[in-house]
Amino acid sequence: MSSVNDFDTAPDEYVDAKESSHNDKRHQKAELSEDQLNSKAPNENHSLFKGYSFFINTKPDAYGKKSDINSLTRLALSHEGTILDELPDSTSMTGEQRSKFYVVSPYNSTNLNTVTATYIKACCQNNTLLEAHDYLVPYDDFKKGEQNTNANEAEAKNDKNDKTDSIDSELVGNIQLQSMTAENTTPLQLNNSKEKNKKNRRSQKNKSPTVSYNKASFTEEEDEFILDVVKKNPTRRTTHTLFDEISNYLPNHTGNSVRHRYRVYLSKRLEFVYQVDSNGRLVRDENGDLIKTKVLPPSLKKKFTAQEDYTLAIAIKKQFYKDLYQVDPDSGSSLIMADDSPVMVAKRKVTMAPNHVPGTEPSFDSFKVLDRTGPLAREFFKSFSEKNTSHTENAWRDRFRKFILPYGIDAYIEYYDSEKAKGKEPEPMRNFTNRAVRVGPPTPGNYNSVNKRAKLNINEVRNAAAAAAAAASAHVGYTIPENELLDETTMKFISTIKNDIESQQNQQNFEYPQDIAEAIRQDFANEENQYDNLEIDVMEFPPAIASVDLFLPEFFRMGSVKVFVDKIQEIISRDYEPSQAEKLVQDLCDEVGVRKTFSTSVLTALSGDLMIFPRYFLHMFKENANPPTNVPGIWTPEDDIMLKNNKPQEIDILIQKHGKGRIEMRKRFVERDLI
DNA sequence: AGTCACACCCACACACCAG
DNA sequence: GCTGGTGTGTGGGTGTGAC
Repeated sequence: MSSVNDFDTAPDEYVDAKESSHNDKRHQKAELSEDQLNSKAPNENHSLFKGYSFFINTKPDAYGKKSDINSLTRLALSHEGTILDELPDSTSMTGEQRSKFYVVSPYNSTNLNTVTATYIKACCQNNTLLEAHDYLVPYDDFKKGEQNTNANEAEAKNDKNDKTDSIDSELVGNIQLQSMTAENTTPLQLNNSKEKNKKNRRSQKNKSPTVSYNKASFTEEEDEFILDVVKKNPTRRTTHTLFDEISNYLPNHTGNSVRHRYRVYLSKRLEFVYQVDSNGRLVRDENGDLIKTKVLPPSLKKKFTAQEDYTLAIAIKKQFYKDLYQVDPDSGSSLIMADDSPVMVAKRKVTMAPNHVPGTEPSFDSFKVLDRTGPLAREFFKSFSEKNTSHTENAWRDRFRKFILPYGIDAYIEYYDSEKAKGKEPEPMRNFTNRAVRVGPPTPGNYNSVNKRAKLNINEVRNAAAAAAAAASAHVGYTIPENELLDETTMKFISTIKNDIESQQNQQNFEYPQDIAEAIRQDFANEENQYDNLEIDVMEFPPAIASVDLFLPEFFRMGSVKVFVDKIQEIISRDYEPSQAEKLVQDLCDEVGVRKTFSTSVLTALSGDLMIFPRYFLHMFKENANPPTNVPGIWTPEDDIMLKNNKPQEIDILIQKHGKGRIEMRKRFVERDLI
């Protein structure tokens, strides 16, 4: 699979770096300055790379810095190597050509011989053509992994060492994909004995094949970002998924690594979290600000304590006692009533001990459950969980099934009482889950680069469509969903990353046809008098509908609707690019106190048409409705349903309300899943 | 040789569903 | 509607290897 085998026929002039005079040169070499690398030793071999050619991956996530590329190029050329401007067609290469050609890249998406930049530097520093094994970058066969149905074919191709056009053609696509991750993952075919031993150890433990990856250090901004999101998601601070979600915004790190970063380093820096309600939602004060607290909320799952196990065991024992003898275990009084319903009597007959004579039942303390396991009504767990809220009904039931039953109700009660009597603290039940090893997906809680890339691959397709639609919709270009849990600082950080990524992508711009744009402009001009010239001076401020859910304190300080609308007009008249919707939303938040979630929802209702942005607020304030109804250009959920139904009668209503141009615009909005 | 990025583990809490 | 089967992902780590 890996291209390692390609190097089995390496020329004799290779020297194993490990046998040369320096120990572990790779590290020394990596630390050398460019000046050192460029300076030539007196006995330098200037023909090191004679006959060898290199293609340097210049993508931003590889050696994107010009200085790096120049340095590598100089080194190769000054030692008589050849630098290729583009990747050669591997199918037309001879075996000899293949063996004397290297892609220089931190990742290998070509299945051609690929080495890291260190190889070139190391050869120059050691003044000899080093053995390439230690510098080889394994082939990233992620795409093959995705296409399981073709797995056998791909395997056969690789076995024959036949690098076909189809593999070469993946280069560009893979590099693009890699630009988001800068990581490689591939099964290795190990050659040296040390690595073989590691491989054997792994196979003995039946683990997944080892992986290779490039590491990226965490920057201060990334650390702050992680901490900030944790502060706003305190209930999820121990989960894997939160960190996997964070890693979506950190292209160079996986969920695994972000989580580890937090656990080992950043958690010590968590000085406070933001207060959340019982559902984990952030709580705000009367000014709309988040509330800092040093009290960590409970996590999503709680371990069972010995006390809880005991309480459950006793409750179940009591239930069985009641069922068998129809006597209340606490009071000793009979539960049988003369006026019991027939259903009650029937139930009792099912659960009661056969031939039991009332009054002959044992005391509750001397009663033994023995091997009785049920029946235990769901109602029992329902009412038990209502009284014991530390776990859910399902969790209590599962605890009963998986732990209390195997341990034994009598046995645990006896153990617990006995430990207490000795003054010891009893332990909760443990090690009763022996579920079969799950097949298929990897072990839970493993968010590695393969998973991340698979997800990115899906998201790329989705985002490309959304980005095109966003550009079309004039000003809604931001496709990362705004999360209530992310504040301004966080959003700015995301924005920076997002813009960086977008600048690397060749996004397809999409324009509305001229006739649609013209129709919308015409409609707007006709509507202006009726819908945009309201008497705003007489409107009360703050408007009744302006709640703190929608507006920040900045809004309430504006004093009048006129000041607010004027400011809105000024903001939207600025020259925002289609991709700057997020900046617009940010500016609205900063300058007029419109919460970002709200302004995003307004933009959605307007299909991104900024011209009618003030209209939305005017009619919202006037009608005391959000969204305002019966206003052209403002799409209500009902409108969207009618559009979806596509009934001629309903479409006619929509045409009357919004005009044909806006209907076309809305359809495109819906098609791109932007609603 | 030490640090740390990343992979990987696994018991089990919580959930849902079909028989 | 009780019960068993089992999916999912949390919680608390440890192992590996790149740098």
